[in-house]
Amino acid sequence: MRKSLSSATPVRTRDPERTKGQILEAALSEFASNGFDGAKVHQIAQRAGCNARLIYHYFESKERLYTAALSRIYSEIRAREDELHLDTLPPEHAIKRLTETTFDFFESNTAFLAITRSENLLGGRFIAQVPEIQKMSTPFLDKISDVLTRGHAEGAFREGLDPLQLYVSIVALSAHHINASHTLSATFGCDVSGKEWRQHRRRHVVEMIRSAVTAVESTL
Amino acid sequence: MRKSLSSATPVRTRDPERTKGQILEAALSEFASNGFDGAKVHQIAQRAGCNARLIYHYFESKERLYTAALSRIYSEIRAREDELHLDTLPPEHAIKRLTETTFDFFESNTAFLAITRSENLLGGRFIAQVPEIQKMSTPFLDKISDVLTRGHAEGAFREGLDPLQLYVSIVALSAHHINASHTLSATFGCDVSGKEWRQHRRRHVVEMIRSAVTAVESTL
DNA sequence: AAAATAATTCAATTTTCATTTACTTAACCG
DNA sequence: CGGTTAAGTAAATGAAAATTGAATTATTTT
Repeated sequence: MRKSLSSATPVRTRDPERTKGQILEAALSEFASNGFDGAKVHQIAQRAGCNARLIYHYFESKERLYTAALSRIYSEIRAREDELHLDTLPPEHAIKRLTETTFDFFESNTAFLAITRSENLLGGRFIAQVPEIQKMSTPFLDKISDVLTRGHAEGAFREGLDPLQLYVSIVALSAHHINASHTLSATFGCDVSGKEWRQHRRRHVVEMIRSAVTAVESTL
Repeated sequence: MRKSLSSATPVRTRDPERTKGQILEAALSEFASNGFDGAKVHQIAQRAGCNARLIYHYFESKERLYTAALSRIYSEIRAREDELHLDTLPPEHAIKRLTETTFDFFESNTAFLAITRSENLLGGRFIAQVPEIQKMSTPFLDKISDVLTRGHAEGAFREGLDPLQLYVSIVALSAHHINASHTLSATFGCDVSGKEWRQHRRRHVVEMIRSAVTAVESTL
């Protein structure tokens, strides 16, 4: 019934690790550019340079592949947080550095925001299954909290700053123009993805965070 | 060949305007909750309480329906901007009001951010076709610019503030926790959609924008 | 009131796409 | 080496979903 596979078939050298890796890479960029529903399994296979069947061989389903991509992305951001070493810097520098590296991370790691967006569109269907997510938050927020406390002790920072609110703000200010680049560009008739615009924005964001934490002369 | 339609069929009262409206409403919420690829035409029809064929009758295709939904959403935000009347308020109040109403708008108009997110995921494929988009930006930015100029003239605001950067920041701070509610909640182990969290955030955002525009004692 | 128009329905048709079946063969293991 | 395992391939399957065909009838027009 089925045509015998002729010897003319181009043969792929066997290498499970490489194949798995290529699939994950391809999945990452496909899910990033098209979201979960928009991404096509065959397209991912093609980009990985392998047969679509292999995706099922190694990842079982589109959903699992997506979850794997999600995990990968969160490992990266976690690694970045570990490298920050906020505790070794004077408070003002620590906050500046946190802001700048966050801003730069989103700019260079385009997949993070894109996949995150897709996951939020899905209503967070898969995020809970990502092991990396569990152990992230608290230690990192504690580090920020330490910086804020130090800064206030020195009289440089204002009192009662909330580390979570502050960090969410840093992320928001650094991410929104990337997340919404197309609609923003269309709305304001400028190219917010352009190099100059982004440099301009970077300065604005850094200054904004600085002024949010800096103590003001007593306004009594 | 085809079975004659029996008289037992429940008959829908004919009313093109109502039907069109219901379809658009349904489309809005379907596209908002599932994005373009995730939304299903039959589901939209069902929610609109009509036959799926009517969607093609009135809107020609899924893509056109999506574009119509996009237009609708942008009309709303445009209308809101017109109602702000920033010019009648003292500068500090104007900025505060702009911040608060932006924040509140996103919270109550959940469809706007959701559809915007979908459109950005699609790489801005349709936004250019939306007529409402063309005439938005500049007049509104001019109004903000006026407020900033007035504020600086009074000595209340700092010099050289960029209206576009400021407005993008207001939007970013007001939108990010909604756009990314699921991943943020998972990451930080708290419910950023909860009422208290949002109220807390609102205060934080307002204060942040205030401190960004307020003039500081000369740091010479 | 007859004819024309267009709103509406049901059931195809067609497309797209995730997933599977059935097979082939390279690489490893004794 | 011979045999087993698992990596890989091509093509089919089947379900979901977009789109269309063709008939029906409410409403409007003349």
